[in-house]
Amino acid sequence: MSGPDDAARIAVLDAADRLFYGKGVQAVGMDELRSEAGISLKRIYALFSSKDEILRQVLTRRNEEWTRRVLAHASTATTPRDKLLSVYDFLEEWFREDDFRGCAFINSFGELGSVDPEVASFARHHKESFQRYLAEVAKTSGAPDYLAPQLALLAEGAQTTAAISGTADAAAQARAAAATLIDAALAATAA
Amino acid sequence: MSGPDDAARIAVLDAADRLFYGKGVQAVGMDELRSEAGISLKRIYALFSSKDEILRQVLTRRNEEWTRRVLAHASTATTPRDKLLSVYDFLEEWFREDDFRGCAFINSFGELGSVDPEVASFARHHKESFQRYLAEVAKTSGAPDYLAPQLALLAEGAQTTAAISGTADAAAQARAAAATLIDAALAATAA
DNA sequence: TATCCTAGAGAACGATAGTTCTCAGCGCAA
DNA sequence: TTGCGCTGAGAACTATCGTTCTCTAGGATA
Repeated sequence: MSGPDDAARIAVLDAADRLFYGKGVQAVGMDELRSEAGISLKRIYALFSSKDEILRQVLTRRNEEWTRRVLAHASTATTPRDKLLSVYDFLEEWFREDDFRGCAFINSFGELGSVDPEVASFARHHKESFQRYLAEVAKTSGAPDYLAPQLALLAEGAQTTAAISGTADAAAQARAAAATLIDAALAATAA
Repeated sequence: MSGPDDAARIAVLDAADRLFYGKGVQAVGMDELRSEAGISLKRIYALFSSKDEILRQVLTRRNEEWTRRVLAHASTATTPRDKLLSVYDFLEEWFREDDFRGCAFINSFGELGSVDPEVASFARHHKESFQRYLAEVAKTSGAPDYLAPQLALLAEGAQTTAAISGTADAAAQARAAAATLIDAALAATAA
């Protein structure tokens, strides 16, 4: 099941994720990726057809990891309201990490979205799946349909704001705003 | 005051703005810029010291234009509340433009922010000046200080969401959320 | 008219990218 | 021991980039 190929594949993807996320895709050369991964170029090209293919797999993994962390935080909450708010707790934790540099999908979209339709598609699917998740949880809370997109906007805004400002403040601001919006939406439904 | 140099400078900056915004900075070569502007490379390099310098001036103009449009929409509103909401009307108008591709500063930050500190600085200043503007207007409305950053998050989120989804829906969603947050904040103050 | 200055078109240059190729060295089978 | 096949390091190749240089032509001036 797992051989030396898998270990090498993972080493390349780990290194590519670090470098692409940290410096931008185009700013990282294959030689640098080779050094960081400790895998020869020949072997890298035996495992992946191109740099673009590596990027695709990196983005796929990022999406899975992101979803995993969102769900992990949600699992500690009991009410739908707390599940929704736990998203912003996850954001706060993420923003405080040393290597935080914004959302990889937004960054990739800004860098390559207009030139590589596949990157644009990855970003779209990532954001859509997050919106679907919020819509599901919001539905169980009994809130009207308009709530989930509003909460998504706060999360998106917090990510770009945290990245550009270099601070984690946006997470708490987004959380407070989300609480207000959730309560207003639930009150509107109850009425 | 204005000579052939100014006309050429403006032609280069107009072309660079279109191309950089539409395709990304690194995806546009100087030859392509030369063709689009109709100005020879020699003349371009007589007017600008480098491609980076052109990008700096493009971003400076974008910031001014953005501010101008925000203020223009605000001037049609009478109450502070409507002035705040007019931001999202501006966003809706912007999102519907054919060449809309998200916020140029967010895109540039994603592409070059980690490699070119000056680009990161431009993005930071652009976002800060917008936040200051929101804070000023919010203050005249009597709302607590926490309102303006919340409204900024909605605007930021709307921009990235509209860019990635390719629709203008986010503007109206952000506007509705902003109205809820404003009213909640004003009610909290009145109480 | 002869000369000089300017300016444009695009070739040239040096750097760097992604990708492929060469070649030397190692392990293993017979 | 001998030969074979795989692997890794990195040179080579091709393309493209930002920037500079060359060369030509045209217009103004004396």
